[in-house]
Amino acid sequence: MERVELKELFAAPGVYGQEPITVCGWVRTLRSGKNISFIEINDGSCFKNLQVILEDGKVANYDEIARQNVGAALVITGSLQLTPEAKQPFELHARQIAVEGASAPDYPLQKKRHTLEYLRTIQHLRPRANTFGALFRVRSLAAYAIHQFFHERGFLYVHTPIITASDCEGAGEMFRVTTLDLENLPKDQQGKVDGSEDFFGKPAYLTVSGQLNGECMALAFSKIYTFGPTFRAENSNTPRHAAEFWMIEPEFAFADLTDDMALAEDMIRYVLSYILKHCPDEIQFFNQFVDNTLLERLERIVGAEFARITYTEAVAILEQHQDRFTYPVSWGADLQTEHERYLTEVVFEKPVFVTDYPKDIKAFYMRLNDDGKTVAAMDLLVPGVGEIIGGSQREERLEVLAGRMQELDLCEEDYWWYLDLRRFGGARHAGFGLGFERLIMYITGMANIRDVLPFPRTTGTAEF
RNA sequence: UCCUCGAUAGCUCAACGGUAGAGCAACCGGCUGUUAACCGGUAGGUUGUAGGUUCGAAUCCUACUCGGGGAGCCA
Repeated sequence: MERVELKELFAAPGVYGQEPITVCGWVRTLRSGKNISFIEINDGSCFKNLQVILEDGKVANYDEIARQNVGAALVITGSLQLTPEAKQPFELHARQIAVEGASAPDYPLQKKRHTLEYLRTIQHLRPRANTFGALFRVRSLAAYAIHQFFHERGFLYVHTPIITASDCEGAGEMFRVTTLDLENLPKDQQGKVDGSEDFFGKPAYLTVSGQLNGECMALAFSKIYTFGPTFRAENSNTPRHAAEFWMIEPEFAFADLTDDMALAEDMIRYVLSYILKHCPDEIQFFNQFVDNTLLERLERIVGAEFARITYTEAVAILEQHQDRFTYPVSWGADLQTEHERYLTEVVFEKPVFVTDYPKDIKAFYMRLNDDGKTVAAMDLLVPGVGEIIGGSQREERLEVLAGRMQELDLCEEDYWWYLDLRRFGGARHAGFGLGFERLIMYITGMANIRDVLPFPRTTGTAEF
């Protein structure tokens, strides 16, 4: 079918003249009268609706169309007419309308504002709501912008495995993957479940990070990134955690923590600029209905340096404001959410990298600093969302890495290939993990991760 | 998992120990170059579930379920 999408129409309404065109879409609202009716349709290609004019006598099935319910799918042929005086820049005068799929009076999306909580109960239909239309267009373009950013800089896009047999990645609870008969599990001599009978000959899990595999690839291609689904079986019940989410993990060789932060900052700024440029209607909408400081904030960030502060400096600042916190601040303890928020929302009022954390509160693979007490780690905190990136320079010195693993009681045999990387041409390298949903929350102002995933998986919920 | 708040018509809410209401949506009718259209009318409820207190419970108490917010864990 020769069809014009609304996006094309709004991009250049003047080019169609009086020639009949065909548009498709779903009814957003319908104002019907005896002789004339107004239908607004949306086809998902852009934020704006198209107003269709329907006059009795000019279309054969006037009564049938005027009776349609919100949500119906229509195919409309007519001619475009510019209406510079009116609320909408142009409208379509229908000559022919076919009902592709009728809706019903109990269509759950009414033409009024719904709460986000209610919309979560109709995830199969909420993509047709303004908010979610805007959101998933932004999400799609942000993903595209990320790929473009890395490709422009020569990073190789790598697909790391989703199933992993390493149960010691240490980033949280993992989902078990098995083909064993759960009603009749094979047991070993101690009476424990015999993993050697399982599909991979050992216990397997869904990945919590592609980093270790990413490091292997970075030490061959110099610059790589991954962008894929990630799974955490944590019983987290917050607006910022999902059991299944998407993560971007660049990893690059001959790079240190400073390079790592520069890359992260460039990337965030690139994506923000891209969205501001390509989704003005969407951002305008979020600014108006979700968070009216959004636009100003995004524009300011595109033009301003992110702040950088060491953990030790951060603790010193926070200690001066102890009275504002429920939890005490002290060197050696991890920063609480309230401390992080204070830093990024009150002290700096913009994104801030906190670096060089005490080694005891960070992962074993992070590079030990010369002070012997801290590691070359960085977290990027942003106002409203909190931690959006966690990264580090990796420990490339075999003896230091092995020493750290011993301290933490990690079994070297489980990491034999990871340690091999340090034996055969190991190089300085660094990387980070960006939570894609958290980035989308930051860009759109949406406050709950359940509203930036099309079909969110969280503790106790996987309905759609 | 812990703390806290909540659950009343399809949706958003009111009624706060004494006959469950409104706006929007729906349905019927009218009207209109309308634009969250408008005007008139109709219908719509075992007040989340199960117990308890009371002459009487949407309202007070207990448990459970679901949802919001906060904390922990993190991206």
